[in-house]
Amino acid sequence: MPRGSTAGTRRSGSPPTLATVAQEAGVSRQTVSNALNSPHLLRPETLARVRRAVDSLGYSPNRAARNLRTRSSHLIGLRVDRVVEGTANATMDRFLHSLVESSKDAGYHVLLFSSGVDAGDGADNGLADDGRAIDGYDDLLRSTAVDAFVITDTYRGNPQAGWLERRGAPFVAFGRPWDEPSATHPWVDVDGRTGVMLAVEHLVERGHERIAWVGWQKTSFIGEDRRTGWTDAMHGHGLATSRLSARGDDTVDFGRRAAHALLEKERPTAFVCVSDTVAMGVLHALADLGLRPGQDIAVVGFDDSIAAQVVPPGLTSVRQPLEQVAREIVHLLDKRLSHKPIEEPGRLLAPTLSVRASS
Amino acid sequence: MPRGSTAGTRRSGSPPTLATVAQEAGVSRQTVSNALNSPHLLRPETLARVRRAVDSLGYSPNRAARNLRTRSSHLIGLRVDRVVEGTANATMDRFLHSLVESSKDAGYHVLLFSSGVDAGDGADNGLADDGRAIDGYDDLLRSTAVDAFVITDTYRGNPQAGWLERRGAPFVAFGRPWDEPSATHPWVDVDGRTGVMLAVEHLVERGHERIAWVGWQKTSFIGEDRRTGWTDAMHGHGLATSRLSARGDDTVDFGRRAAHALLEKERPTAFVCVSDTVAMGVLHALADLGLRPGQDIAVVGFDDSIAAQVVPPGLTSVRQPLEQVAREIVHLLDKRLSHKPIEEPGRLLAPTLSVRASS
DNA sequence: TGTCAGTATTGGAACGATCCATATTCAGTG
DNA sequence: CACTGAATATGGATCGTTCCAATACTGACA
Repeated sequence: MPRGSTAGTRRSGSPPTLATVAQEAGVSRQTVSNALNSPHLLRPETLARVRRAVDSLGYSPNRAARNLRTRSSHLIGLRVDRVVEGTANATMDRFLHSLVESSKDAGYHVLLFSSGVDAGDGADNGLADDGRAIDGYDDLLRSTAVDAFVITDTYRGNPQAGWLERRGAPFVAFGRPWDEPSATHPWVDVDGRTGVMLAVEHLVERGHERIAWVGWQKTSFIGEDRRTGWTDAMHGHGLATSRLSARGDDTVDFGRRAAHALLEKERPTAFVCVSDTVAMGVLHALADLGLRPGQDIAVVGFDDSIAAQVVPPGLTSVRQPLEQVAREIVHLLDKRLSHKPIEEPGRLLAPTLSVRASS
Repeated sequence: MPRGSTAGTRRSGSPPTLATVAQEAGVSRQTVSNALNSPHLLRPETLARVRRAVDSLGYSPNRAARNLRTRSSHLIGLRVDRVVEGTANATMDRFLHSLVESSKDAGYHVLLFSSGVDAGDGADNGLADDGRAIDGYDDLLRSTAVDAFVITDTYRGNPQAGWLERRGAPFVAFGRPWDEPSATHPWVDVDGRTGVMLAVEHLVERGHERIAWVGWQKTSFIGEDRRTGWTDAMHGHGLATSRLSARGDDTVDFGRRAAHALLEKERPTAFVCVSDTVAMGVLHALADLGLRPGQDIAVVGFDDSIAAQVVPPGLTSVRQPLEQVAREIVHLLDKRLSHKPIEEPGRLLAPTLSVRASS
């Protein structure tokens, strides 16, 4: 394609500005701005002329200038916390990618940050967890570096949510405000209870009756929510749950010990687990005992992590619709930022079951 | 702490600006700016007064204004490409987090973006891979939204690298310029060959002699590099390699088929794999045959993915020093952006071996 | 032809920081 | 005490965009 003659004032090396384009198209600065932001204001002929100039010069509006003037950055902040290794929770990768994708479609970019504590500063500096919880958020807000936040770790009792809400900062949470029913901020979450019910139904269909639960401690809202999926589905089929439940940490080791204990005393034929991490622990126990997952004992996990996908013989797992979660989050964020009314503050999405050879 | 009296001009609601702070401290705008950017220019007493005002007002410089004036955003762009599921490659999570950490220490933030193609637009629109390769980069550069890029997927023949280099855009690559030895851009990479040698040494120490290689196709530079680690270490110990090697895709299924074929014909006692994904395939094959990993047959993977950490009984794997990689990348980026000389354009880092029960 | 309402276009001011050149203060010296 | 050069502090201009209010254009109608 032919390159238009560049305007005389343009110093090569520095990118074209509105003024450059205006000169090229023979219109004023403001008209070029309108062509980009409110094209309906221009006569079609003028619009075409400006667009041609924009294309031929390869013009893109300077972000910083636009941000300064409009007092918005079109950036969404997301804090990535320390990666916990040895845990099968690989939701982050998938969620992050979906969030970036959805954000792009809505004209936003995702800015990552971490808590303000220096990486090298490993020593405990006496800061309570609460003190760290809002680390990083404040600074980004004050410097107007981001327009809004997405917060993901609402499970520990969400101090950020409360803090951000009080501060009037726009944000959407991935996760319900479990411990604060009065919270009014928008959120998106996955219905873990329903997910576990899917798992139990699936196992019942395969003829299982003694289905054990391996979950998290009672203090975990998410853990208890998922657990009700197990109890409700079991009772719905007239199956007993007593003595078939174990609770502990989200570690492989806990899953293994719990499975050993349950297998020895209660002889379940299937395990439904609160997470893939715990489920991997159950698989460890089966390996210890020479039992074949899927043939001798069925196992179902939660998260559909990569580990679930690749572990022999394949771990059946509840899959969160993270792509949809991301889309909903951006949707809510967009509404919040454009001051449109948000009819329902919370959206609860249904997970699916990825069936593999372990069940 | 006592809140200083806010300056009269400040409209409550909008954050404080340089002018607000200046008025509060009784100095000029420029002096406040200097207090933040060149404190050595101020008399200690003045500096203290300004700092007090900054603190009491909770002032943070407006990013957009600073970016506009300094023509830099202090943002580092990283493209996150489509997540390939069913692959154990979970390096991204760890690397991303490390990159965010290191960037913060150097005063940068990480901006994520994706290729320009709309998420919904799944249909093949006839664009060649090359056309997509620079998608997104151009726009961010032209709008001066980021100062530099980190590129990570140099293995497909790196069209971005060449393009960015020609465009004069600052970037650092995670990965060597395999197919373009003339490239002069800075890069950081992990010495895969050495990693695999570690694995072989470890197995030889345990008494193994028939150690098989399950790798990628010959066209993969990374795959071949890692493979030389196997051949070199084997030959160094006077061990034969012929007929003990298989090559294929980075899939669980390939690993499984390769292991079956090798076990049937060549009776290796150990497998060294080019990736954890392939290694998981080998574990599948062992499960098929009722062989116990670590006891009957040893297996070593590459990447130290989460799957390797949680799969029973634990998969020994070569671990890339991603934290160090991130630190080096940011270090090089920082040099590049501050126009300091870069003595060596490439840094090759040594991996370690995470030993688990599979070997 | 003149008026008018509506549409299309424009120039100046503003966003909040840093760059630059200049003005002021300070300490040391003849 | 005046002079000097270094150390500090300042005001105006500027980055590139959008907001705002005002102007120039258009065609319809009396």
